[in-house]
Amino acid sequence: MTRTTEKKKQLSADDWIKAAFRALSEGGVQAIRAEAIARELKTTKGSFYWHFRDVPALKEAMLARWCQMATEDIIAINKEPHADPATRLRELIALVTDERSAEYGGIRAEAAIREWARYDGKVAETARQVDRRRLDYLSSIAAELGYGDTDRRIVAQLLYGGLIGLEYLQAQNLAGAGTALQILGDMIAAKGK
Amino acid sequence: MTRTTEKKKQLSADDWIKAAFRALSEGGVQAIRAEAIARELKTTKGSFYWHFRDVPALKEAMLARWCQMATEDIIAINKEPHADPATRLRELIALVTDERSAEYGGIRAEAAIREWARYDGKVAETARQVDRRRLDYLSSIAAELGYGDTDRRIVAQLLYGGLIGLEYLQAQNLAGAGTALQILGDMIAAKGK
DNA sequence: CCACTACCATACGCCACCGTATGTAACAGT
DNA sequence: ACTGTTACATACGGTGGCGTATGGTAGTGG
Repeated sequence: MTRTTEKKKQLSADDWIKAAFRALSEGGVQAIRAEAIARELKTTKGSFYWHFRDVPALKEAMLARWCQMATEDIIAINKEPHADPATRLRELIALVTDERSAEYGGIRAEAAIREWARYDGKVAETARQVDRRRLDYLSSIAAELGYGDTDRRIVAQLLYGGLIGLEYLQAQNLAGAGTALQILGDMIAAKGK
Repeated sequence: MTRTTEKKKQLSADDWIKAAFRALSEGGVQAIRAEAIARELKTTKGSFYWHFRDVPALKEAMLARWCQMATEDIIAINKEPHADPATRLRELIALVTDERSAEYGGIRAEAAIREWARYDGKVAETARQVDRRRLDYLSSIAAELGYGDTDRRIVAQLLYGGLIGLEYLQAQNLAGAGTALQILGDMIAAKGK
């Protein structure tokens, strides 16, 4: 069962998308290149241009896939509404932080997409949708914690912004994994009256 | 006094570095290209390869320049130690947030450098130094506010991480300019016993 | 007036990547 | 066995950026 030698001969568009997310995570947007990914998949451009019209089409597919995953995350959280809003908060943080979607690059892909969004309006728009959903959900939790209409948006911004920044500090080995964010969550939950 | 037509005919390495920071801010690391910046400066590659050995040399110079500016920021803050630690905190936040160094791309350049650091170990090392200095300074303020040895590092991480994340949210028009961070600062200053 | 240097322009070869055109092996259905 | 489709492989022309080589010009010292 030597998967490296045998494996499967046929590739799917999904295989390309996954490989492209790996490239994105490791080398940023500029690493999404047809021939480079083809080498990684031990195939040629012929396969790529069979599954995709061109490179922008691959990027579109990646964006759609990421947006879909991010949306499903929120839906999954909403399907299991625990009574305790603090528990929900911790679950959401864990969900965004964990390596569940490592197949698509995990956290590093998130950071790369945020970077990508800075230079591509279409990507920025998609990221805005995802970010807005997450902020809205965090805001609803803040409301359950007793925050007012104006404060709960600030709380959501602090939590989500803190998550983003602390992920960077964690990647730089300048912060421990999630401890600071947990403390922020505790502060927010405690002050929530 | 039409500066666009007359201006000065001779370019310096500094002009190239400034233009490169502009390109970095607008297009990311991949936008740091000799010929593209030459077009922006209305000159040719000949000028570039006179002032720099190659493109990596330009990037090195940019990195050194940024590191130097960031270090001077901290030194300037330390030179004028106001009695009130909360005032110092607000000044530091304002200093990192404001457009003082807009000549070198300002905040957008900071974000681009953090992105750049993800794919270049040398850049990551320099960014780590800068981030560590800023975290240390924030940590010292937290100590003055009455936080213990363990908590003050967490406080610094929350403030700096929050700054990074909220800058992104602000760029996406998902957060107001600095209000959330001010509230976080107030929370931290209040809880500091 | 001349030589010399600093600074820039132009032209060139190189390479990586893009997208297309075309070949080709495997397999399916009839 | 013949044909068609699927899923690639290969070869090609085109573009854009890199770095070099070389030519040109403007200013300066002698």
